[in-house]
Order: sequence, then C-alpha cells, then structure tokens
Amino acid sequence: MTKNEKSSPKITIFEVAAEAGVSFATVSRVINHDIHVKSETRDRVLSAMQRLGYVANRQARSLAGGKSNTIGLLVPDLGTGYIGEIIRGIDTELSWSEMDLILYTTHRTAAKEANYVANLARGMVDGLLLVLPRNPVDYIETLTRRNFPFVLIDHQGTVENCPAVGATNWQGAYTATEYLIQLGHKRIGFITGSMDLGCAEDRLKGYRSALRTNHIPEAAELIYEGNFFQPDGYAGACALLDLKNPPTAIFASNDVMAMGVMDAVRNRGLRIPDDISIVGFDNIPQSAMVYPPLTTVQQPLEQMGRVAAQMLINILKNGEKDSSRIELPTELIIRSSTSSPRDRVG
Amino acid sequence: MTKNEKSSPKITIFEVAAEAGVSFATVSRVINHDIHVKSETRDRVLSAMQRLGYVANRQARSLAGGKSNTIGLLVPDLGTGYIGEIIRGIDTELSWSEMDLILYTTHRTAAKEANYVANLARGMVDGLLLVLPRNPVDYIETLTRRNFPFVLIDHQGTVENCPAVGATNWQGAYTATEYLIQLGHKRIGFITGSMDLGCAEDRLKGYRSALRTNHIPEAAELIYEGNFFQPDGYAGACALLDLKNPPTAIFASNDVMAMGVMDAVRNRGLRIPDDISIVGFDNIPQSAMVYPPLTTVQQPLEQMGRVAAQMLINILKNGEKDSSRIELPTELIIRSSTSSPRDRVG
DNA sequence: CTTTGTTATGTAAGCGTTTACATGAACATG
DNA sequence: CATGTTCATGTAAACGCTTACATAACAAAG
Repeated sequence: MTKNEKSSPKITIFEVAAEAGVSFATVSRVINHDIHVKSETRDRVLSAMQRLGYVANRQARSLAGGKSNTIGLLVPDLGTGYIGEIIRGIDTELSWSEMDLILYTTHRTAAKEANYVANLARGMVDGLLLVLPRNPVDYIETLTRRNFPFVLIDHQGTVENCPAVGATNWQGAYTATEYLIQLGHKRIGFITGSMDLGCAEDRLKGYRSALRTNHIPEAAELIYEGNFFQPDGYAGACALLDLKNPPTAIFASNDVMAMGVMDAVRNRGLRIPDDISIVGFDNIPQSAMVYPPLTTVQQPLEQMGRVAAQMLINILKNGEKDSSRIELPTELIIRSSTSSPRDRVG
Repeated sequence: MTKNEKSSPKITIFEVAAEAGVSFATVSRVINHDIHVKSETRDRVLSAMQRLGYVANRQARSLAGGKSNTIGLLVPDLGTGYIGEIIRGIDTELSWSEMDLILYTTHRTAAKEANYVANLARGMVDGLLLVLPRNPVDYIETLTRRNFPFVLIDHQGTVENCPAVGATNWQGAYTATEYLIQLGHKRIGFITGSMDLGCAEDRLKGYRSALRTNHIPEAAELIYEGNFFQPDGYAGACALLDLKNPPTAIFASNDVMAMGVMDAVRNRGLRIPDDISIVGFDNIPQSAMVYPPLTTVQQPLEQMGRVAAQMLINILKNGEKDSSRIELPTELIIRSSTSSPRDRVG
C-alpha cells in the first residue's frame, strides 16, 4: 500500500506547498520574490522546491501573470556571421534576466507576413528585437499602434524616432575614406549597400563628406550601387575597373561585398593591395581570415545586441517609452588590404 | 452611452463565439481542425475570426492542451556559419508545421547546466534539437530517463542508439585522403578535432583507413591533436612543418582549422597549393571565399537541420520512438588549395 | 410513432499559475 | 485592556484555452 513511491507525477506549487507546510500562494510569492514572506518560511519553501525538483510551468505563469518572460528576435536570415554576433550579445544580456529567446526568421514567414508581427505581439513574447534588412515601416507601424515594446537593431533613417541601436555609420565611412586619402589615393571607388537602408545611405554620405573635406572631386562614375551581397561587390569592382580612369582603391559598404571585390580584382590579375586597395565594413569574422586580411570598419555587433537587449528589458521593466536611438562607435581596423597607391604614370 | 467603441479589448474565443453565434467550444474545435463541425458553421466561425482579428493565445493553448507547439534548439554557440546553416534547415522544416523555435545557447547556461535540460523539458518546449560540441551523455541520460523527445544533430559515437542525424564523416575523410594520395602525396599531415567527439574520431579513422588501403605507412608524428578551433590549425601546421620530414599536404578536421593552417603556411613563406596542399572539412561559406579557395569535404548542414526537424516532428506526432541514426552523405569539394606535390629533391 | 444511432453543438471541469482581497497574528499605543 | 497598524499567510477568482461528457437534432430502422 505504499502510495508513496510515484516516480515523477507533475510537481506543482501545490506539492511544494504541502511539502513545506504552507499554502500554495506562499510558494508563488517565493517564486516571485515577493517581499512579504518571512525569511524562515522562504527557506522552508525553497528547500521543499529543491527536494521535489520543482520547476515552474512557464505557460501557466504567462497565462496568469500576463507576461511570457520571453522576447522574440526577428531576423532576415542567418547566412553571414553578422547575425550570429548580434545574437551572442543579446544572449549574454538575456541570461542575466531569466528571459528566453525565441527566434523568428522573416524569410520563413514571408507569405503570411501581414499579420505576422501582430501574432507575435499576442501572448507569445513580451517584446521584440528586430534586425530587418528592408524598410520595416509597416511592422513598426503595427507595433507602435499596438504599443508593443520593441527595439530596432542596426536600422535607421526612414522611421521616426523609436528605440533603436545602431552604429556610427557615417563616422565609420568618413574615417575609412579619409584613411585612404591619407594613404595617397585620389580616385576611390565606392560600392553602396541597399539604398533603402539608412545605414547604407549614411555610409555613402560619410564617404562623400570625407572627399569633400579633403577637396577631392566627387565622381559619379566611381559610385556603384550594390545590394550588400557578394556578387554586387564582384560586379561593382568589374564596373569600376573597366573605367577609363579606374580607381586605385575600392571601399565596399560591407565585408561580404568587399570579398566579391577581392575576387574580381584577383581575377584580373591585379594584386591587393599593390594595385588596388580594398576596404570593407562590418568586420565579420572571416574578414580577418581572407587573404590578404581585409582592412575594414568594425561594427560593434555583439555590443549592439547587448545594448538592444538591455533597452528592451528596460522598457519591459519600467514601462518607459525610451524612444531614443543609441549609436555605438565604429572603428577602423587596418589590416593588409590597403596601402599607398603605386605611382601610376599616365 | 456607446459602450461599443472599445478599440481592441482582447479578442478571445468567447468574442468569436458570440460574433459567430455559436458556443466557444465550437470555436475551439474550428481552431483545432476538429472533424465534427458542420462546414457551414466552420465558415461562419472562420469569418468571425477574421472580422475580429482573432489570434489564439499560445500560452493558454499550451496550458490546456499540454503541448507548446514549440521546439527548443540547444547550441553551443553561433560563432561560425556552421550553426547558421543548420538553423536554416530546421527553420524551413518547422515552417510547415506551425511550430516555433526557441533558442538556447549552452555557453549561456554553463553555470546552471545541471537541471537545465530538465527545466527545458518542463512545459516550455515539446521537443529538443541538440547540437552539442562536448559529450552530452548527462543531458541524454536525463532526457531519456524522462522519456523526452529529442534528436541529436551532428553528434555520434559514445552514446548508444538514440535519434540522431549526422554525416558520413568516415567516408568523407576517407575520400579526401584518397584524393590527396591520388594527387601523389605520400606524407599527409592530419589535424584532429576534439577527440571526445564521435565525428572527430570518425574523421581520423577515415584518414587512417585511406592510408592503409593505399599502403602508405601511418606516421604518428603526422597526426596533431586539435580542438576544432582556428589556433589549433595554426599550431598544428607549425608543428607539422617543423618536422624533419614535413608533409606535403595537411588535412584539417574542419574548415576553421584549415584556415589556421593556411595562415601558418603563408607566414612561413610557403605557397598554397604549390608547396603545401590543404584540405578542410565542413564547407562553411567562407571556405569558398578565402584565397585560395579551400578544397574541403562538404557536410550537408542545411539538410541535417531539415532532417533532424523532420525526425523530431515525427516523434512528436506519432509518439514513435524512432531511435535510429541517419547519416547524410558528405561530398568532396575540390577547389584550389590542393594540387600534386612539387617534386622535392631530398 | 417510438427506438436507436449518428453527428453537431453546448457545458463544465480542468491546466498551473498570479494576484486582489480577506484573515489572523503580533505588537505597540492610548 | 480595547484598538489600530503592520506584516505574514491563506482564499478564491481569474488567465484563455482543450476536452471529456452531456445533450440536442435528425435520420433511419423497427
């Protein structure tokens, strides 16, 4: 008649309460760090929880409490290391606050994208972190209208002020361009990113400003419009090198395109950096591993993730509509894909 | 007295039921694709849902229904593109089945790892996909004991038969080694992965078998024990090149280490592939982008993700304990980091 | 026209929490 | 010693859904 030896029938707060000799409400209070529990009682409950191997049911907590302790991350894709870095940052930050991360990829939901964000906002997650490649005005509108907490990562421009963390794209491009100028380059090709993105626009502006400041005439033919993908870099480099008066340096708006540029340059038998200097943007892991290692503008990706997560958690906790944009500094990483231009005799 | 114009007070099945003129249970039946609903009624409910913009509360469904429609993915990290590929596969598969993906990183939970998996198993997710770098016997034991559905990705060996999907590591290493032999290499260095991993062991075995089959004596000094990280490749290459009689080719157990090897080789002023041929394993995206493009053994990462997700969904749906291991074929990708050895006159 | 069998729909009891409110104990105050 | 405060704990009502069970509706069969 040992009705005792049940192996593992769900342990709920009721079991814990019985074990500790208190009411289940007290157990709940302990779980939620409520002040009003005598510390002696708390210890008793805690040890009962331990003994029984209690672990709270999140679904139930969410239902009753109205929050899921989960935040959603919406990303376009995971192809490049780019997102990985950001996730690492988010993740470390989240680990401090008992939150879980749920991952959504937009490519996956392209079809039903319409009510997608709306769905998210309903119950599943408390807040959203958005890494969006295209202009997300519709998302953002929905989110704002519903007053749903979110933070934009690495996106800016077109949308008016809402919580976002980005990098100093303008500054980064300016610095890199100026560095090339100081090396002695006069004709510097530029391959843009997707121009519907604020960051791409800012990089282009930074490039232009540096030229202007240093009294170098801007040539329209030296600017090639790309889309942030490797083939764009390849095509852009080809186009630029085909010019009557080709550039001695090419600045690509991201590393992936810069690698495309490298390919194109090598395919033409030109040497890097002797014949052509190349600069990228992002400092993704492999940019240090290609040959020659790529000079690039580092984006503080991991930090962006961390800061974004912090912001969101803050909004969640304090309910404060912290609608500010934070810009993290970029940094020029000088490697071996850049040098002074060879003297080229007309 | 227009008590009507509330903007968006939560829409539950009750509202929908009222709107459609049925009981809430019928609405629930429609949601769950229950057979026993007159199609006319179903349509009425469906359109009511649409009109009201109803979206089910997942927490509540989980609580009541006992399953979360969410699966967890446990990964060590997201540094390399490696995991990204796998996730892409999982993701596409999941998108067919209305399941969500929740992401856990082990580094994040290293501290409380003990009951970690146990916690997961409780309510939050219906099943687990595990990509584990180290030997996860303890995890697996817990999971098995609790009879919790899971599938192992790219891991094998030490653990007895449980659902897993991997690649033909042995075969891949064998083929690559034989390819080098056929090119004329006689002294082939090998850099292992973490030897506590089945895949690393299998790759080593494949290498050895190819040597044996082709009557090439195995030399202990040609095998360097690495850990799958880039610096190991660098160190391994240095050690191998310092030998009295150095190898003419180096086969690294993954691409990341192969890039380390490339660095080391270049730093010594040797040329790839003229002086040293290099082969990697994995075929991560950047292996095509380094210079020279790396010859490597492709792992069908994306497919592994897909298959693993399928298996898990199957287990979840049919409750069948499909404890088999699936091996997906690897393929040798020949690029430019390999060639016949230069004739070296002693 | 009653009986039996189907099928469609409604009713009510959970699922495991949180939390507003009620209760009770302990203790100081007048 | 009655009374008011404060703090610790208990009680009960949600949270939004699923699902076993009950019931109504309607044919077909006797």
